[in-house]
Amino acid sequence: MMRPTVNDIAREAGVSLATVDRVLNDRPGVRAKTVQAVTDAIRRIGYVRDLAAANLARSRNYRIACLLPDTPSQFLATLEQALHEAAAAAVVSRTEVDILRFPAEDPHALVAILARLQAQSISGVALMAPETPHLRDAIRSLRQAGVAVVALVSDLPNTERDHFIGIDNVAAGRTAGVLMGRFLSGNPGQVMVVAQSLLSRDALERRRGFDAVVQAEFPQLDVLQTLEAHGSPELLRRVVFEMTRHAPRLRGVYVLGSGHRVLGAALSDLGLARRVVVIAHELTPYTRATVADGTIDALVTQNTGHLARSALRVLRAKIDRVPIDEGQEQIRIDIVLRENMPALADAPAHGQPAAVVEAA
Amino acid sequence: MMRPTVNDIAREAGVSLATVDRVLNDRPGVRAKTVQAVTDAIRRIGYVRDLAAANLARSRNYRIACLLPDTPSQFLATLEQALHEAAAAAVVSRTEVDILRFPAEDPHALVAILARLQAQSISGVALMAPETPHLRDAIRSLRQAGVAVVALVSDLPNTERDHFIGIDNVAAGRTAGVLMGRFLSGNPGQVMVVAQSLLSRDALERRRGFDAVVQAEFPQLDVLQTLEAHGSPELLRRVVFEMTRHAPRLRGVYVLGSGHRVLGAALSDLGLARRVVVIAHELTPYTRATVADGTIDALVTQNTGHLARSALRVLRAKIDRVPIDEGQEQIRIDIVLRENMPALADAPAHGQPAAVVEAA
DNA sequence: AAATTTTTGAGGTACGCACCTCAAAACCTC
DNA sequence: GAGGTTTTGAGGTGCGTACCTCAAAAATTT
Repeated sequence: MMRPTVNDIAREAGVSLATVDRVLNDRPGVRAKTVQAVTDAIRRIGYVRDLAAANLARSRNYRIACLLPDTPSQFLATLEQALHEAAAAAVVSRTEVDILRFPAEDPHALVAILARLQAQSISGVALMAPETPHLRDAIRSLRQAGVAVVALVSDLPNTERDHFIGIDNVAAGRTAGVLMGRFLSGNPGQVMVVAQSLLSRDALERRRGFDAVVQAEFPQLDVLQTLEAHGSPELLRRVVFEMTRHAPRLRGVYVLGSGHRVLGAALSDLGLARRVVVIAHELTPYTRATVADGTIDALVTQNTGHLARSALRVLRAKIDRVPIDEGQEQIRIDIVLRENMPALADAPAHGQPAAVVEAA
Repeated sequence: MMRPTVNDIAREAGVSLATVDRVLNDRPGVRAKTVQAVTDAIRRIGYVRDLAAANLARSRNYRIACLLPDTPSQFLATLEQALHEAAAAAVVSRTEVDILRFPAEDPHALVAILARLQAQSISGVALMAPETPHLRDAIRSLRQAGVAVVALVSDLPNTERDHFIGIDNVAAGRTAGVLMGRFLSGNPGQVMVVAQSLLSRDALERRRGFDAVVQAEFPQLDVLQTLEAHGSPELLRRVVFEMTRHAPRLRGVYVLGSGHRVLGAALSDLGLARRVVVIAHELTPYTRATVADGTIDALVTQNTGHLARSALRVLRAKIDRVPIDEGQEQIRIDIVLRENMPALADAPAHGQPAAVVEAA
């Protein structure tokens, strides 16, 4: 009935508490035979260490840093907001979270930040950044120093990170492609593709998935060259107008990122709003409103709340060297239509906390 | 830097530890004025109770029961499996979970089980059951005895439950309706609707949402009367054949439940497989395979892993009288296509646990 | 002002674990 | 078997909280 404790192990194994402790915490000076006796006893009585008590005794604190690029983007803003909320909830489990933006255009800045974090005794880092050789080295160094590192949203496939938290962007692009094809169901036409920039791997992968599906399953569709806005609304407006002139049978628009006010305005001005199928990514205040009013037909998203909580949970698991629950940490590729758009969960009140808040 | 403790409260408020303790744990014998002084101090120094230490001191254990009907259904089997996995993970936080099936056709059996649970000192119950007056009374009694109760999957809107964990089935039906309409994009035709039974509120609500959307947005579609299988595969096959004869322009099939082998076979035999749009609910081994092979075009689902974990988390929060994270507990209406179908997370190995498993 | 009641303080024990010290025991080596 | 080395045991302290007791202090009543 009662959960077995370290004392039960000692009794069962016929050794002292000190020896059990040495085994449990990997301290030296125990004969292999004795270690075996203890681990056997642990298995026999089904001992499960109480991490809460262990952390209490250790008075362990988790220090975690989350690093996002300082690119202006509604998705990043939403993600940062979600991280802040997850961080607030994590205070409760002795976890202190710093959320930092680093200059996206300066690869050395990020490396410098990582070095600084390593100097301070940080225990885990969640990171969204493009992979570079410098970064790869910095992360290897961090991990050798015992810091857990997870890649967030953008994977670092050639880097020894502990885990990747995000979706398969090729699959996300495929999903967008199927939606586009099916919503246009068989009718021929042209599809415009819009992005901030094709330099990011995520956008490239989505485009790749989208093209693959359209080519294989909806060959009657003509997917046009990607328009890049490069952060300039005027440029975006101009290229959209330009391309529309050359695409008389434009029937769909695929937005590789989270969309833009200007794009919606341009479509309106061209008399195309709600007449072409628009598919975009990410649920942000803007896309939320735009799905609600019917300008965007479908969103392919990843839940930012889930991303944020998962990042913190996985980091803690890695720091504690505990297995993670794969099912819980798998980020799903969500399809959001007007009909299944999740209600906006009201943000937890900042400022005055309740008289007594509980912590786990 | 360090988190404030009860001792800090005592110092800050200028009272003894015993008084702080009395205030924190609602023990009597403290003047209102003193209570105020203590709560002020708590707020000033930003004290947050360490629930881990508190539970340790209390040596509190959570006993939770999950009750599902014994109806044979792949969805229920999947949900039960998810509950077992969540239960295994919860051992770690001193939570013991019993998962029971109750006879669905006998309303008294469930009430009897609840009474028995109440007699044993259970601290929370998650329940999936149709609402009846007897059940309503049983739940009121449970809650008055201090037991937390959440409704799972099926809400009990007229019962004083602590929380509902599941989706809005009308919205799920609307989502299915929009997918059907858009996948058929404007072309007229007939849509067949199939269910196990229309007695369940969930099926009714889905049908209602489906009809509302189709009527409003896709009036060219003719949604036929619901076919009920009543658990009999032969009956299902017969009515499907029958209705197909009277529906020469059948273009879609909406399955209110999680689908059935027999339905797929019938469609194949009629030469309709992959020629009509099939939309169903719930991700089960069967629907998963059927989406993969293209027989089902889209699923509208709720993630069973999320349901299970959410149920346990919410119950613990209610037992501890701690606020819940609405964002985390909101169950989303997932749309699953072949392209975004989540990989099957391999079930955690049962049997031999690792030598030392950690607990939080 | 005395008697009574209420409120407060001081102190202890326990929860399950980590981490420390010191001495005793067991194991080697020659 | 004396010397050394390695392994083990006994015991303690602390983490932050809950819960208990008993006496002292303050407030209230008479």
